[in-house]
Amino acid sequence: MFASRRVTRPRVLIVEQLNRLDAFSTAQTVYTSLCARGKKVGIATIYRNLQAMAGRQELDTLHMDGETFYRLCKDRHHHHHLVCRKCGRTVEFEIPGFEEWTREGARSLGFSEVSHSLELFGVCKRCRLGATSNDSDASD
Amino acid sequence: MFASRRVTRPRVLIVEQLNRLDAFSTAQTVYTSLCARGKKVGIATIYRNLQAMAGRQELDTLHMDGETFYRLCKDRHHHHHLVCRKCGRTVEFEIPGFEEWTREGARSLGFSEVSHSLELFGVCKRCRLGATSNDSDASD
DNA sequence: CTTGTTGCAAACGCTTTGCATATCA
DNA sequence: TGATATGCAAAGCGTTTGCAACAAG
Repeated sequence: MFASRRVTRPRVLIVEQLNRLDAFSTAQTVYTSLCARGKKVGIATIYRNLQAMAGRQELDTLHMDGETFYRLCKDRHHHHHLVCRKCGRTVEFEIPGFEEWTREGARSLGFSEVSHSLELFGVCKRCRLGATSNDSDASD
Repeated sequence: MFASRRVTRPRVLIVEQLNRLDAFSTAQTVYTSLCARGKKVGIATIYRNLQAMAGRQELDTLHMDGETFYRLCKDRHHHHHLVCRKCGRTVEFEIPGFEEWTREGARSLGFSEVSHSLELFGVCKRCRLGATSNDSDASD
């Protein structure tokens, strides 16, 4: 699925919307915000594309409450996220040596093929000071 | 919901089954394994009770692929899990000072009310050497 | 033209809920 | 007995899929 990467209208819109949102967003959010701008794209198409892009490492993903959040990748190398619980705004960070540290510790406990998931959640300054929801977006 | 904590047959069975499984398990797994032992308990009851127990910190929870996994708490204080991807067997561990470290780092980035989620996944020795799925269980 | 994509609607899998019935204390 | 918990089946929610129509190259 999605082997050829054609440039279609829906794809352009999805990427553009991800850019506007600039925060971890669900497929539904992308869909809704596109609708709000009068751009019609089938929700299935959005799910399919977000999934495919994530598979190609073009998007970062995050799981919360059984929902998948996507965001355009900023950083190429392995990193973690500090995500605002209110608006989804995100800061990326890395912990040098963390990967090796976990692998090592796990191995000493008899585990192999180790992977890890680390996410930090909090409330960003802007949200703490007033704003309640996602901002971004503006012109067309 | 569940304010009184009555000792009912379903509850006894659920806790007993969690003990037998001794690995992170989903509501469905608990249900299925109870069925396998000929113990009939409604799936809704299982969901309700696991949820309530987790709310009372009697169970640890873990989220993966949009499913919630539960396991009897072994350790009272804050800790993380190293979970076997194949059988769900788990090792608990803690990282001294990790909590403070994350809070501090996040604060320096303008975030407050920081929480974190860290899980390690791997394949345990037993699974690597042959066994493919959950074992446990035996007599009645 | 040909093949990859889309959009719709129906299907899915996990979880939750409404409500009449059964049960603990 | 009376409040609480259970079980069933239906609903909910996010996500996926089948398939005919469509559009990019």
